[in-house]
This record gives sequence, C-alpha cells and structure tokens, in this order.
Amino acid sequence: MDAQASTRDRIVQAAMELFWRKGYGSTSIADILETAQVNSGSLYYFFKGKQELLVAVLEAYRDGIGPMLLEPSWGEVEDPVDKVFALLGTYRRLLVETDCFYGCPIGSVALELHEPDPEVRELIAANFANWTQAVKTRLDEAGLAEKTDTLALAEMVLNVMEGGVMQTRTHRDIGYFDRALEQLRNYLDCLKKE
Amino acid sequence: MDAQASTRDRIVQAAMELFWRKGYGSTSIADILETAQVNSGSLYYFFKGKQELLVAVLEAYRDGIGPMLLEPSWGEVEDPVDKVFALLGTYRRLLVETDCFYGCPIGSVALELHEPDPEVRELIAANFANWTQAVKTRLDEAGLAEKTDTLALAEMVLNVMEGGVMQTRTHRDIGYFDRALEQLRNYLDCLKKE
DNA sequence: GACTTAGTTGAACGTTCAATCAACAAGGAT
DNA sequence: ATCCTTGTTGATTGAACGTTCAACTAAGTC
Repeated sequence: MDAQASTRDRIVQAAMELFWRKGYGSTSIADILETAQVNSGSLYYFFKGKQELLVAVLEAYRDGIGPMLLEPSWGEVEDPVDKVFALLGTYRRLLVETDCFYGCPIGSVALELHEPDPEVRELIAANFANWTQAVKTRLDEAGLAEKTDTLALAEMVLNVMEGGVMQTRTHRDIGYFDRALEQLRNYLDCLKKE
Repeated sequence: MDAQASTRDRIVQAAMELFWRKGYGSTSIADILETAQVNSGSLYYFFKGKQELLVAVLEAYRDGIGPMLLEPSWGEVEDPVDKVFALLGTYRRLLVETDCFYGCPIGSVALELHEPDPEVRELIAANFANWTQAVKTRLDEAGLAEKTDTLALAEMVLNVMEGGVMQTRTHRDIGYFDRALEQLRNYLDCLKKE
C-alpha cells in the first residue's frame, strides 16, 4: 500500500469522488482542492484546467472497469447470465448504500454535459462500449437462441440499468430498479425458451 | 392565437426551451432574459429565483404531457402497442431533428440535479409517473398475458427510452435508439405469445 | 557551491452569475 | 385630483468561479 498517494493521484481521486457525488458542473475547483488537500497551483501544474481533469477521470474509469467493477462483481459467479445480474447487483448495492442518491458515474456525466468536447464525448462512449462489450461476451456464453443479437441485447441491459438508476434516484425508491431487473430477467427467460 | 403572449408566459417558454437545449445549470438567467426579451426585474417580479422558474417549467410539462405529447403522438394510431411505439417515435424524431443532441427534457434535468429540492424532485417524479401511467393504460388494452405486470412493463419502456436517448446522444448515432426499440418490440412479442 | 528541474504555494485577477432595488408607467378605484 | 395595484426597467451588487503567476522549496547533477 502507498503510505501516501502522489499529489496527482489524490487530485484525480478527489475529482472522481466529487464528480460522482455532486456532478461535474456543481463541483468547484475549490471543492476538489479541499478534498485532495492540495493548492490550486499544483492542480494547474498537472492539468490544463477542469476539463482536462474530467478527461483524466474518464480515462481512469475506462482503464479501471475490469479490475474495479467487472471482476469484483462476478468473481465467484459461474453462470454467464448470473454474472450479468451480479454486475447489475453492484449498481443496486451502490444505490442502497447511498439511500438512492448516487448511481452510475458515467451516465451521470453523459446526461449532464449537453455539448461536450469531442474528446470527452468519445471517452464517455468508450466507457459505455467497454461495459456493453463485456456484457455481450457473457451473453454469448449464455446459450440463447442462435439468431439473438447479443450486442443489441447488451445495449438493452445498459439502457435498463441506466433508466432504472434514474427512476430509482428520482423516486428515492429501490423498487424501480428491482422491477427493471425483474423485467430484464423475464426477457432473458423468453429468449432462452425460443 | 395570442398576438402577444404575456411576459410571464414568454419567460416560462424561454426557460423551457433553454433548459432542454443547454440544461438547467448551463442556462443563465441572462440567457433566459435575452431569449424572452424581458428585463431581469420582470423575471424576479414573477419568480423568486431560478429554481422557482424550474418548478414552473416542470409544472408546464406535467400539465402539457397529454395535449402536447401523448395526443399528437398517437392521434391517428389505433392499436395500443402501436400507440406506445408512436410515442417512442416522437422521441426518435426529436433526436433525428437535432442531430442526436437533444432528448427527453425531463430525463435531462433528472440526472443533472444531484441533490434537488424536494419540490423539484417530486415534480420530476410526477412527470415520470404520468408518462408511465399513460403507457400502462395502453398496455392494459393490448391483450398481453394475464399475469403481466403492466406497470412494471411501462416503467421498463421508460427505462429503455431514456437509456436509448442517452446512448444515442453520447454516440451521436440513432442506431442505438433503434436497436433499443427493436429489443423492446421483441420483448412485447414474447409477452403476447405466452 | 552553482545550476537545473520538478513540484508547491496562495494571493490576486477577470469574468460570470443570480439577485436586488429604486424609479417609473398605466389603469382603475375613491 | 389622488392613490393603490400591477407591472416594467436596467444599472448595480457581491459572491463564486476557473485560472494565472511570481515566488519558493527540495532534490538531483556536475
């Protein structure tokens, strides 16, 4: 363990946390500086500005999705479909632990930025694509009907997850997420029977 | 036709447009004043502040969902399931017309505000609930399997729509929305067969 | 010991923002 | 004629914001 993380890492860490909890726009540089226990000059030594910091955060998510999200989610699980629901279970736990306040950090930023920089937009897209690709691979192993478009189905899983997070957050009720998962399970059962 | 809308209406109208296009946070009062051709004093005569204006906008959406969104969407359509897809088609048209920039105005605000005022949160929830309820009523008419939970299914439709909008916006590709609708159609077909 | 480089400091800057307020206008009521 | 209500004006305020910069420290190099 690092007894003390580097200044740069502390800044990225703090930004990750705050962008997730408060959103990009509502997080001030001052917030980040305080959380990271760093002075403004240091931040601008490593990053050109707030947006470049967002880029670093999105890159960290992109590079960390495997070891930080996927592998912990389906570590002990065997069945491929169960792995998909284990992943969704991680988001569920996140919601429950935060009283239905905080959901998917990527989705949050994706909808907040209305006219994002191309670099930022492509990083968000890459994050979604990685997620979807990983789910598609599980679905390919699941032995669904031959003709099934597993990529479209994986995109559907992402849609339902993000939508479920959104409704759960606005209603402050995990039931919305649970019913979304139920419907998804039901759909996959349909596809298995065919 | 009103030859000249009231000042208050012009302000709400302008705020509606700008919150949709730029988001709540990125829309400044100055933006609204310019768009509505109104002076700041007039705005603060009618509204206590920016947030009370958001409340007025959300109330306008809530009260207008029938005549402005639902009825125009499924005016000529007969079949209940077709009506649902006609509604989703309206969102699709919106996306296409804006080069995949602008989606659902409510979803946009819902994910942007991380710790919204209770009044605002409840208005967003009411908007979602109205939408979902209208879809549920169509689904009830659709002759699905007896045991089908049509409310959960209607929530699923909303989830898929919002998720599809989100992915289409970030990839700037309507294909994501279209595949989402395809999956939804496929699921409903499954439910009909049972 | 002189010089270079990487990293840090925090006050200060210019801008943008939501919000305020004293003054004014027009119409109806008394 | 006077007053009250409703509505409008736009310059002004002060806080918050992202960003800059000249000065500084510590460690490494020759």
